[in-house]
Amino acid sequence: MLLYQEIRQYLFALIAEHPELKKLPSERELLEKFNSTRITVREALTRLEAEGIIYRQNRKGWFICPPRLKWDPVKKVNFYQLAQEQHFTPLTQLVSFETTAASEVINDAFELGPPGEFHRISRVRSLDERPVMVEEIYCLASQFDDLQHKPLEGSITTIFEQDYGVNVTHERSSLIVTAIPDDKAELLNVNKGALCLKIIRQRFNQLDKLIDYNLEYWVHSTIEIEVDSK
Amino acid sequence: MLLYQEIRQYLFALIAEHPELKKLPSERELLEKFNSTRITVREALTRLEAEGIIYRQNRKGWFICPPRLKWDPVKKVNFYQLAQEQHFTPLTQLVSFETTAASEVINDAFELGPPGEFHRISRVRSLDERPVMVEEIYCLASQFDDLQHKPLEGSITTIFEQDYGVNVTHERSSLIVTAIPDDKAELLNVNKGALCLKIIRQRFNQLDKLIDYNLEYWVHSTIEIEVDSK
DNA sequence: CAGTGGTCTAGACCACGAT
DNA sequence: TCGTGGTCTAGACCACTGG
Repeated sequence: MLLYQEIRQYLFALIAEHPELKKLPSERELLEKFNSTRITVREALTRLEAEGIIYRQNRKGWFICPPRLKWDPVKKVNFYQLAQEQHFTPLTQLVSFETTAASEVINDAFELGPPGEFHRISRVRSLDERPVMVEEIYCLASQFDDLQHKPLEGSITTIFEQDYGVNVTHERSSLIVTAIPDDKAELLNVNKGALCLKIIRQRFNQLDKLIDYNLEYWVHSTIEIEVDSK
Repeated sequence: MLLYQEIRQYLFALIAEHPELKKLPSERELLEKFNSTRITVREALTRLEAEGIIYRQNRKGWFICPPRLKWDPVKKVNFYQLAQEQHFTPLTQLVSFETTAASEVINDAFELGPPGEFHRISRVRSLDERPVMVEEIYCLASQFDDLQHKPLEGSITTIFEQDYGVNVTHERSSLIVTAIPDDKAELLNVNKGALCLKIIRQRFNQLDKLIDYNLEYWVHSTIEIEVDSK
């Protein structure tokens, strides 16, 4: 068996046998144990990372992943409720609020002719103090005047409904596996190039008019999608 | 800027500017161009791989990813139809057929008491000659007698319906990002530890009885999930 | 056969974290 | 201050691919 596979096996068993374990031995401890080098040890570690079994924190070490949040994109459940049902402690933090022009892709999604002005809300969501998702929400500045003074760490849907009388009736989500953009990686406290599930959610009103355009980047090991269909 | 980031940028631009390009320069060409080493060049390449922009074929080189297949897990569309609508040439190949006991997880999913006997169908699906997904289908041997003599490279659903009068009425899918198991990596002609979207599909009849249990491993860069919800 | 990526050695210096 | 992972050098041998 390949050396990095042996190291992987060893760590896999270590994790299985010690459910209380939070942190792995350091890379240098491992290379001594296996008479190897950092390259090889890191090969084993990055495989386990790709599998969603461990994750790293910049210069702090390698840690074992807690269970994934299960989420059904078809059902409308808010993040707080979902997290609490699954015994996580949720937290949403506002990163930034701007009112500005948006990229062509987003402008086009709103089917505007000339470039429009948008609110851009950036937030980070955490479970048990671990950042798991960063999102960017775009909506029309003209439609949601004074949005910056609303409680933006709570449910945006609720603000749309209660403060603006705007109801989301249906949405379209697109999911791909990719790498987290560098600027978002920092917010999530993960290394650059880390894997994510990128979700683009477009939410519409009953007239099929786009209400908001939402970019979500989930740390890949923190989420599991569950969908029912008939 | 970090050296591997520069190399990544260079390759990213190279790909953007040459839409007809299929294959990247070799690792050794790149390290000479950047006066660097293979470790660093490979860092850049694996980042692009994680992003789903390039993929490798064992000892053949690094290649540029074609567009992703878009799939809606809620709608029931078969693979052939889906692929053709999106201008791919689909192919399904039977890898193996066995009748055997299954793992505890699968046995439990069928809500059997004592371990049951299962058919286990393994298939590989390709788009334009590139393997994109490997699947294992489990169903009860007692329910689908003589299944091995049916055309197993076509639609299993159709066989269930037409040959056995068994209709699937609803299903439950679970999706996670993980690494492809080594035995499946070989079938997909990707390197060990490559990323995948793992989909577990459980399909039921109108009485909520499980008909089949389906494990799908999609090469992560080949698929995009699209879901509508109301 | 030459060229490719897969695996591996044996180091190095750095920025940042915990203390 | 010391330990951590992040980045990088300069090689090596191997298995497999392609011509």
